[in-house]
Amino acid sequence: MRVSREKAAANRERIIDAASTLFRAKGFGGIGVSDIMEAADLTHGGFYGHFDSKDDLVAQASQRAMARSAATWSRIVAEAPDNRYAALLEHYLRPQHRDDPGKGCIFAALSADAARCGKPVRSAFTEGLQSLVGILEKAIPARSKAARRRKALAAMAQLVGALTLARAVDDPALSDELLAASRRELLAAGQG
Amino acid sequence: MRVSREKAAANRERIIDAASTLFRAKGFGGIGVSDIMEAADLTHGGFYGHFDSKDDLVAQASQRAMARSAATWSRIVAEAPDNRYAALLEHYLRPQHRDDPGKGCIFAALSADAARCGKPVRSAFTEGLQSLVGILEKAIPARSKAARRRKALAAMAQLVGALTLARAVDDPALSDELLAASRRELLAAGQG
DNA sequence: ATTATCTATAGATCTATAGATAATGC
DNA sequence: ATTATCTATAGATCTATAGATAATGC
Repeated sequence: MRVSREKAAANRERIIDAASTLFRAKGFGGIGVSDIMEAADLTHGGFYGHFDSKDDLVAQASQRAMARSAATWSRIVAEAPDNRYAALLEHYLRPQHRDDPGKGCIFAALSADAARCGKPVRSAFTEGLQSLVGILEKAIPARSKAARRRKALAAMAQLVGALTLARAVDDPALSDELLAASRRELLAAGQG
Repeated sequence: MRVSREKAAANRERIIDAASTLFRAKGFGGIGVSDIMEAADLTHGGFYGHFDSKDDLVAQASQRAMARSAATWSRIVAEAPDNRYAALLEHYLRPQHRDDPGKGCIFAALSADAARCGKPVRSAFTEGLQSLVGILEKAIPARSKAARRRKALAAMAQLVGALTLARAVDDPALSDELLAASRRELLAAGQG
């Protein structure tokens, strides 16, 4: 049953959105094309009319997840003009973020997977990281431009590592402790 | 062709070692039982005499990778008695570590995969993280015991995040920059 | 007539098992 | 006789494609 060109474009968007969530929740290899199409209320075979391959979708869904994160981070700093850095840290290191990876930061969920992917995916991760670090750079207090850049890169690494480890461990107390420790240490570094 | 009991035990060790390397390099789902057995110079079918399932091997290979890391960290702090924290940071954030994930830290390579695994694997990750953080706690300078614990957890997160991101990005300059920024910020925090 | 989607399936791969084989160790 | 390993394969799953179907848009 054919649909209109507009409807087809909307279907394509739904596939990318579903993939972007399912990949973050289950890993690039942990979810199949047919699962993604089912989540988008389409049948498996229609997939290849929209994308060249699963890898093609992996790259596009990754880009979308990163663009969404950048938009969220921009909104957060705009809403807390004299508290930008702390607002970003609080947002990122919330237990709710840890507990819902499908809607969360793709770097915490899929960086290790991305390292094993081809050029299109890794280029998307490079671009996406640069833009999040750029937002952090503007928000972070520091003496010089070089120090700001350095602190932003280090903070980004710590945010991603804390969330990743907090998700891997089985012990809720340790998991909370990981988030709280990074929150406090990052805030202290941002004031020094 | 049957082998002696001793030889069979050695074969089992070889399977665990091969798996521990291949999983870190390719992901838990990125490598099959037959690849692992081939790397251990055995045939595919023999696997199930040694392990209940692939998941069973995942848990055991993870434990081994963590035990190896803990041993390496202990050696490093023992060899640099008045420079323990800096020695650990330098060791972890080397480009060579980034470029050889199969021999490196399992938390940087497989934490996101582990978060999607069952209880045995997640328990192994919890135990393994506690023991690495314990080594960091003893090495890190801080005013109180609570501060030492907090700084150790935050440092662990930052180490893992920096290595993970440095592996995901495509741009060698950005990758080096990530490692250098975390090295410098962690050292500064350890002195304050 | 064009084309977005669906049905059906090919071909590859992966976990796990059953039964055969052959060397060890009582 | 026991048992570690091997051969062969069942059964499931996954990516990708070929051809059919049916609604849109010239």
